[in-house]
Amino acid sequence: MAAATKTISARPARTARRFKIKRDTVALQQADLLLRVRAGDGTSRVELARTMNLAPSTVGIYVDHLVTEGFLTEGKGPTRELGRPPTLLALNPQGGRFIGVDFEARNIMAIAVDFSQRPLKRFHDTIGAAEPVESIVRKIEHAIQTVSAGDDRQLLAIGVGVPGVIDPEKGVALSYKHIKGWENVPLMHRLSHRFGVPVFVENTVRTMALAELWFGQGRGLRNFICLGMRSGLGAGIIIDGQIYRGADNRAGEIGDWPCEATNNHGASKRGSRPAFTRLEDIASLHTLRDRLGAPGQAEAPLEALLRAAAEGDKVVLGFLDRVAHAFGLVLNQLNCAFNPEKIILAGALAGFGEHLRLPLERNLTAFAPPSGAPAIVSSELGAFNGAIGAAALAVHQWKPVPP
Amino acid sequence: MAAATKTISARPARTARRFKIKRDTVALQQADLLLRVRAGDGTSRVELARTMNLAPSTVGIYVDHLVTEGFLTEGKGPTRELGRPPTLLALNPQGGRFIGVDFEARNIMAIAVDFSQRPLKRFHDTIGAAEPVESIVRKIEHAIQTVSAGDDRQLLAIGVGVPGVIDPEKGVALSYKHIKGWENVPLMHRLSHRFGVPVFVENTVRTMALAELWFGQGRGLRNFICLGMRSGLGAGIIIDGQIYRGADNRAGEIGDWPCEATNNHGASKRGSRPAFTRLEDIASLHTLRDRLGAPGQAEAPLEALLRAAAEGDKVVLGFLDRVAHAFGLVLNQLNCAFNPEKIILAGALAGFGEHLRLPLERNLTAFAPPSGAPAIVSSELGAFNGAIGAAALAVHQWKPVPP
DNA sequence: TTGACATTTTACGAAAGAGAAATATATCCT
DNA sequence: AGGATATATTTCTCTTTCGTAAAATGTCAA
Repeated sequence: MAAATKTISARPARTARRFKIKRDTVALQQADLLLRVRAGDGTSRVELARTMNLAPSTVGIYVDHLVTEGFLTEGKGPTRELGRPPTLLALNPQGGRFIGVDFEARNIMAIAVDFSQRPLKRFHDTIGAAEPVESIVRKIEHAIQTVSAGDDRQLLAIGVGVPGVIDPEKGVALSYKHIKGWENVPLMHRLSHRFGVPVFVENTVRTMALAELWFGQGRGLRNFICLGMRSGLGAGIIIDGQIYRGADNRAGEIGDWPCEATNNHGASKRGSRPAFTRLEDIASLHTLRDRLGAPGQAEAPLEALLRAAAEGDKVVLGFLDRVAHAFGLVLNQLNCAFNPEKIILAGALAGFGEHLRLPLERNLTAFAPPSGAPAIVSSELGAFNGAIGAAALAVHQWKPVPP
Repeated sequence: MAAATKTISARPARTARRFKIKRDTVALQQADLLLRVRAGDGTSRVELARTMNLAPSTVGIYVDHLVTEGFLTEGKGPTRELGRPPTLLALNPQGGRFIGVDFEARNIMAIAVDFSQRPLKRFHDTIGAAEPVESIVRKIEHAIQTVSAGDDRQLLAIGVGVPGVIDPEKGVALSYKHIKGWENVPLMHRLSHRFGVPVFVENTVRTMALAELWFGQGRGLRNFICLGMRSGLGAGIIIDGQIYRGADNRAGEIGDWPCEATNNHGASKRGSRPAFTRLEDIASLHTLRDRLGAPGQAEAPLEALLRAAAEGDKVVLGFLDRVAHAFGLVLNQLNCAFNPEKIILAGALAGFGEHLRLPLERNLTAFAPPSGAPAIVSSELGAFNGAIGAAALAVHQWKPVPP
């Protein structure tokens, strides 16, 4: 019977999609384990087993593997308590390197960190007022190259903090109004081909929030808001320890936040709507510069503005007061919605320190409901905030290869 | 020596906390499996294996177990495609029952549903204007008893939608200003002892959001906001398919949302802060009733208000217009923060239907940023919305016992 | 110094679940 | 009708991970 067509029929029908479960799970578990070692100081196998809901023996196997792979080291634990002291696990700085890049309209920051996320090398570059997209991308590549040079530890991943709206899945920068022609830039694809490692893209304000979550004022918190105030204005929202992006990756785009204008004299009648102002037109570096200098003039550097505030300059202080007033209301509104544990001020404007934070805090409590208002603090991470967060993003997205 | 004290020393030292991982995991997986069967119409073993990242053989074991336990039934799948048709899995209505209760200042709603969440019995009761706490709790118990009677299917869990601030972990109602003396009511403890099943407590607006997520306008969405407009005002926030509660369980308490008042003539000068109104003082049923009747008078029933709106009553329409104006701004602000896919109107005020939704939509788009505004829709679940959500809460928190 | 104790880590038999192949059951195409 | 094809489910084997017990390793008290 037509044996040729049968071909022994040894080729079995295959289910359309294959199932590869365990390897992926193990890699995820080990990545999670490493993150927990990063989070806690002085973690032992048993402690990890408890928090990760795994059997101690299983954690032992994982840890042994990660130690032989060079990602973890076993610190001789000088702990003094009852019972056998735990062998403390620590990240091996030699396990590899990560790079974080962060940029906005006029500046690029890059940082390289070792496996324990200690900084190795920093780099700063500026962007011209009307620089083309390709030139900016080249500067990003150059910044990565620069902080990467002169270290033989393996590069594991790169994180990029991008201004404007992005698609984190595809790693594409979708739009940003302060850079001309900045649309659909396939950063992930381009950089991962250039450097041969995984590249993760995120909005720059959200990377700043990540930096605060891991190294700054947000350590140990589950829900907080990080306000990024630079050229533009945005909020990085951390919910349950995770970045919140919204339905359309536009969550936290509070630059468009409508504030009712203060000069709407009795315009509450039906039909005639009161005018309103966008929050970004009140509270951004752009606005301050517009107020200070004649248009087209050379921009006042940030340091000059900070000095002016310290010296009591009327224009600058008036600006800060207006910002504090508008923002005080907005923060209360955000509080009603999110009920965050804390609000963190970051970005260049946060450089004003108490000149900004104190009036903000006054307005925050003045408008607050009976249930109170969250604490408001200034970031202490400095200008590389976003780059540090971008590196942290790379650290947290990266997974060790399965055995 | 002293052999008596040794007691053979056969009692080995035990690790302080025992590790019971697998049984718990299996119960969680099976609960998750049931939820996925609830979510999707016509689910097969393979489909579940794919979406749950499990091997088909594993899912087979789980499903077999759930079938023998009486929670699932295997529908003969009349599907017409290529390949062997899947055996469709369906929830077994006989698997048990859940009860949801929901109340606010003046009303109690209760509903019993079968295992497939089809309604079995409803009950409505009213609460007097100054009823004591104990009496209200008794009415809750009575409502549960009433919808529970006359059915021999096993009662599996009870969900309770509570107004005001609650502690979902401990199942305690913390505070609610519209019921006198409503503070620290241990609802979970009391009801679970009374009825002998697990009891889950949640804010009533959030249970309304849950109802929308599972049965209403929020089906299939990951991020949306459900506005509950009844005696008070609140927002149920769904993030990534989960209830979001905030740091302090106060997320979505938008009754306190500060709206800048419309009559602040040029009060933008430093020092003199403009007055502002709480959103709840503009847009709640209380406010409308205050506007309509003289205080102390008998309250206008909701039906009369709805009829008045349909007949073009000036006071009611003016109220709705003011609500729409204030809320249009607030919704845009919420949109900037959350970037939800949709906004759902629920609660008694949603009964105004297009009389409320249309002006709201107009204001929403009028104030919207260039990136647009989310869709706004009215709930279609009716007055038992919150109770349905409370039952859904019970369904989703409940876990089958491990084998 | 010695032994009780508490806790962490390791060892190992047992169970759960993955993975691949076999089987079942449909359609479609000669 | 009969086989090729496609997909779902089941079977079976083998890996992974659990869970218990044992070993290790420190402190504390007599």
